[in-house]
Amino acid sequence: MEEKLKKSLKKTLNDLNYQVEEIIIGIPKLTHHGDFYTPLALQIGKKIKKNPLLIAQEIVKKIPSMAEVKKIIVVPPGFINFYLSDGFFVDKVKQLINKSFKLKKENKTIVLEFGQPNTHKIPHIGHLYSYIYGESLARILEFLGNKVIRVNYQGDIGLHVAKCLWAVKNQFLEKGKNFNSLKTLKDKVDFLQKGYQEGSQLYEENKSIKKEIDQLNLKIYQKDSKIIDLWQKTRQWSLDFYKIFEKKLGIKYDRYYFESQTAKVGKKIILENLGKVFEESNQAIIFKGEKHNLHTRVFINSYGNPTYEAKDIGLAYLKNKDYQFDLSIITTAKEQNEYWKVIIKVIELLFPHLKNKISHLGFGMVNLTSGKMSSRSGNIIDPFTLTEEVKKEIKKTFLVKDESLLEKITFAAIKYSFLNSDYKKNIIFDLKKSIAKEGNSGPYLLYTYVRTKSVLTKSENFNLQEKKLNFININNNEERKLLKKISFFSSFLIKAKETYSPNIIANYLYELASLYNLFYQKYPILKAEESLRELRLLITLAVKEIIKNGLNLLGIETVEKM
RNA sequence: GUGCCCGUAGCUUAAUGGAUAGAGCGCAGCCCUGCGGAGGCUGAGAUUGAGAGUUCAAGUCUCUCCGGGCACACCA
Repeated sequence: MEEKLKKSLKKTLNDLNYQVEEIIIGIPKLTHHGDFYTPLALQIGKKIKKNPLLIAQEIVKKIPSMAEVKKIIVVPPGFINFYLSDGFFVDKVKQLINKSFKLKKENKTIVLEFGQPNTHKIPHIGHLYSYIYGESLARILEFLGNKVIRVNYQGDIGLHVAKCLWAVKNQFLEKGKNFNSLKTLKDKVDFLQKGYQEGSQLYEENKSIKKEIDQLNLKIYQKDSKIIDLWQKTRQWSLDFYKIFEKKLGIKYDRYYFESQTAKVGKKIILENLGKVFEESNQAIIFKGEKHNLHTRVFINSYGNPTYEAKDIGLAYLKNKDYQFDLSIITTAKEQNEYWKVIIKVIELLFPHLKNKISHLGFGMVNLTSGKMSSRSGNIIDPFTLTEEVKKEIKKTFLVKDESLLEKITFAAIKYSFLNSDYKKNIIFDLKKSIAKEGNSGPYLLYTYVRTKSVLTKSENFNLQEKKLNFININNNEERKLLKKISFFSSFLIKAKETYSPNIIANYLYELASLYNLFYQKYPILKAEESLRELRLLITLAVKEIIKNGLNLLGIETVEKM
């Protein structure tokens, strides 16, 4: 039976122009995880197990046509393990290096919204996560040949602003104080945060103040001359401050939208569609979501002010008008997941041509060990405190003196820590524990990169183009695993893009670096005999390039020395 | 109550429906005459929250339950 299968499989593969040296059926004995002897493995179901043609087709589908299949092992109940020649992997690695690991272009215009810190408040590490996650997504999409429009959308108007400005006006300016004591931008932003906290508290506690704040809110919407100057001035403090921070994070936005701008546009659209998509209820204008298995939301409140909902409709309209995107991605913390289902539904009803072009990604919430972060109560860790703390730790552990190097390592550690797990998971953040500096961490990858670089610098005349590099007999586990891992770079990249998961890249890089460090520890590179030396340098070069490219996709800049 | 997300080692986590659930931190040991020890190796530590179902095969899919988070009308 098995002999028969073996013969007919061999014949079928030969008919398809695959020269297989050996086919073995029914040997379940494999070395560790099948990795060493099975550069590639296929799993097929029982139903097609005994049909050689189907097996052959599966194999052919999986193996690139140039590949040289050396041996196939068919293992019941349905595994096919096959060798490819080592030369295949070496060639693949060379091709990847020559193309700088670039893949086919997707050529879509994608508007990506992330960051979104509000003015008149201090951002917290939840915003930091948004910045880091969003920028990484942007880079991944770009690497695959898309045009990415980075968009920041900021709440510069609304109740939170009114709360802050009420406190600034009543508790500060009208008591005869002035802004002269606020020297730096950070002072100014901290001052606004304090005002926001005060205003929020009084809004809850004192009914007459609540009324005053609500009226102030209305005045800001109407651009009342009594408040507009103060609004503009304080708003600008926040915006200037964020620009500096964005620069530090390596983020360049293509476009800033503001709620003060989308409010008007949104309100107009809602009113135009009153009776069609929206209806009136208790003096408010709402969308009844229940008929779409969603929930009802208010778009214009009973004061006639557009809510966040209406503003997001206005924003969607503006984005489309400005960029005619193929896809618009909005990232927010996942507490807004249900909200966005409603908004996307409404957008599709209002603008049918945008159907399936809007998508929302909700990333995990960053909570503290002391509970949920809330800028209202002041229970927050802000990104600046975090950066300074991590910097201190890194300085202590690694004895780095150079300030710009220190900063790069710090951001590498922070960004990597945020990006190396599933974005949908909540993060319980502990200032002392959450940023890894050793092991599976940003600095580990930087270190590995520096190590590869150092080896290559010392290798002098290594030139990939001139060498033939035909290695038929690789006889150690580490080299083969590395070649295989490198060859699969693009499939990890594509998976990361399809699932919007930078952590797939982070994990891939870590595994690659681990393999390399083990290999490095075990075998000489520069002192190896000629042909081995060339192979090992090739691997080193590939690892270096992948780490550089991969870290860049995470928004992390590599360093030349550590 | 309804809907969505998450439960994997003490902690943080990985795993296109596939083979012995893979790491990091921490813990106990070991490796510098070597191309950078910010590294490497070894060990202890996991009935993948519980139970049923689908499948040749379930951490992964379906259902029920338990635990945590979030949202559900004028905040953003």
